[in-house]
Amino acid sequence: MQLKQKKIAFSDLKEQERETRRNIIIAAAEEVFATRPFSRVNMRDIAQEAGISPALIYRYFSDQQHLYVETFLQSTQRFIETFEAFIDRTSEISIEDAATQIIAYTMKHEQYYRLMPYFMLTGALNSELIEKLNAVETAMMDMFDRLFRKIGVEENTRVISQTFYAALSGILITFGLHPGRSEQEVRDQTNRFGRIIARLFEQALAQGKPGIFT
Amino acid sequence: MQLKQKKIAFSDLKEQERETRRNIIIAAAEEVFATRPFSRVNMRDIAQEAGISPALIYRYFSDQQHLYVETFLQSTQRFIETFEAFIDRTSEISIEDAATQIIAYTMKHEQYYRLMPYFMLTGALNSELIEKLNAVETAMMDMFDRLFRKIGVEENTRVISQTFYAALSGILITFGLHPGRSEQEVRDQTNRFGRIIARLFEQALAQGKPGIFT
DNA sequence: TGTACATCAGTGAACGCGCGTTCACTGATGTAC
DNA sequence: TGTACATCAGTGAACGCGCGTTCACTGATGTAC
Repeated sequence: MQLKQKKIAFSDLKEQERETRRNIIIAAAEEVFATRPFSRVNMRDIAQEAGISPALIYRYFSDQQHLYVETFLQSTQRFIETFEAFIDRTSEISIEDAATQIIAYTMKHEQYYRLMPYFMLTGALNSELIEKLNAVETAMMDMFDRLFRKIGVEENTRVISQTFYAALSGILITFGLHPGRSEQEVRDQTNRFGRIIARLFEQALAQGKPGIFT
Repeated sequence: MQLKQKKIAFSDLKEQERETRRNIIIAAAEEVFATRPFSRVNMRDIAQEAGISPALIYRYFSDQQHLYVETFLQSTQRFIETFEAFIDRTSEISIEDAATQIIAYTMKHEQYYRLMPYFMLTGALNSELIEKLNAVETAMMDMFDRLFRKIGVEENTRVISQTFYAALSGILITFGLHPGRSEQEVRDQTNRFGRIIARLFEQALAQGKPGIFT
């Protein structure tokens, strides 16, 4: 019995170490995605960033797509955590503030909107990975639901969340990925239009006409 | 003098023929983009669709990026023409109708939102091509300006156009490129949310509070 | 306590393939004299 | 009118490169007896 316990503890530790190594690779991937345009990212670069040989990645991820999806899930989850903390600690949230927060975070972690369009463009992910992406998207919608409920929305919460999310994404993509503009310009433009979107929602909700969102 | 005129006519004709051949290649590219996910498109496929050898493409386009950009410009221009015709022939336009039109057209010509994110993802187009893309985007904004002015908007037209365009793009990307959903579902969802966006704008403009768009 | 064996992280080099692009060439048409 | 030459659309095959992935191998650590 004693022996058996020790054995389990040992293998647990091993499992944990393995998990840690996996996370190092994911962190390296995030780092690489953050520093160059998507088309210049490859497995060798990620390996180098992680300080290992490319072949080793394949002991932790079955292939490139799995690594990319895992990386995406990780950043999204962190985003959700950050934003939920914001919801919790802020007593009076305006939609404008929320939009500003989301934009700031997203722009700071660009991998986010580099990986997203990638999955959409490639077409044909296998269904296991699609499942995972859908799950994390649902988690994100739940997060928005919490936001709007805290603000006082009682009807059509999910639809409002979806619309808000899509509209903000559009702003981020349209103004954020604009080639040939300075970083500051991009940041200002994105914030400006993000705030306009927020005000559209604020006004519609203040009007008390939730019929708009049906 | 006679001879010279004849000469000009001849070479004009040649130039025209060349132009026609170029357009055949572009049309082939559009066709290929319409039938498969972006990552599966390549020069050989486009050549085959056009009924020529891959090498010949390079007599008409200096490289792949030029062909892709040209293809994108062509579809966008056609979109603009179609939509301006719609603006002209419709006496009472609602923003909702406009959104529906835009969504219908965009979904019917998917190349549109397959090429767009590509340019944004690849990073580093050369400045000549960026120039061209910016020009066509401006033309598109002008189109939206006309729409909103016809509706009766007098202030902040350009900002409204940009916001509307970005928000609708977000809807199209978020709901349109969703993997693992039936085509009909995608269409319904996109239309539904497109209409919500339209109503947000309608309401904001009806309110006569153009301050929202500053 | 020492020896044989298993396990597994880790590596450098090579494999293989897709794909953009180029090369050397053909064949038709037009032009100069 | 006939001949030599230029021009240019068009081609099939090959080049070259990037890059995901695999292979054969090493070295350390743990385990059985």
